[in-house]
Amino acid sequence: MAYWLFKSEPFKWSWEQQKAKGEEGEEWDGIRNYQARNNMRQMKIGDKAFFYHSNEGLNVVGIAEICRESAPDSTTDDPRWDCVYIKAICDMPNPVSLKEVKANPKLSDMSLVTSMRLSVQPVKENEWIEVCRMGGLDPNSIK
DNA sequence: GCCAACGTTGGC
DNA sequence: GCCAACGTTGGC
Repeated sequence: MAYWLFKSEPFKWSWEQQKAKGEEGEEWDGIRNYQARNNMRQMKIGDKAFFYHSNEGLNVVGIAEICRESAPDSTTDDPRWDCVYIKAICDMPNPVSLKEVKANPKLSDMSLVTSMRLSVQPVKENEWIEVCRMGGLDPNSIK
């Protein structure tokens, strides 16, 4: 299984809104960046992802799961843009801030630090485990 | 609200 | 195919 991170500005699409969608999930549309799109194309159903609030909060606030693999983005006719669907799985008991991520030497290589502007990022397994630990979540308990 | 970083566009 | 101009993202 692979791990990912999705960024969202909470006033555009928040974790609260994502959770309200429940099992149905939501199309992660509007991505117009090749690297982000390429990451989404590699996602498989069941992959887990961090949900990160940018601009406001600057926290990893929850865990989501890919519930539909990459398909054409319904918000554009431009065939270049695909996207996945994600659904909320659980809250991060203690949201992990960007500041904490930056301060943790184990996470110095994380995309959140090195590729600040990339909105859909891959997360390495050791980074996944570390951020879960910081957030007070046992990675093995995530269903 | 500012501005640095960086991705994209378009003229040549 | 280069690169300057421009637009957007996102931390501060």
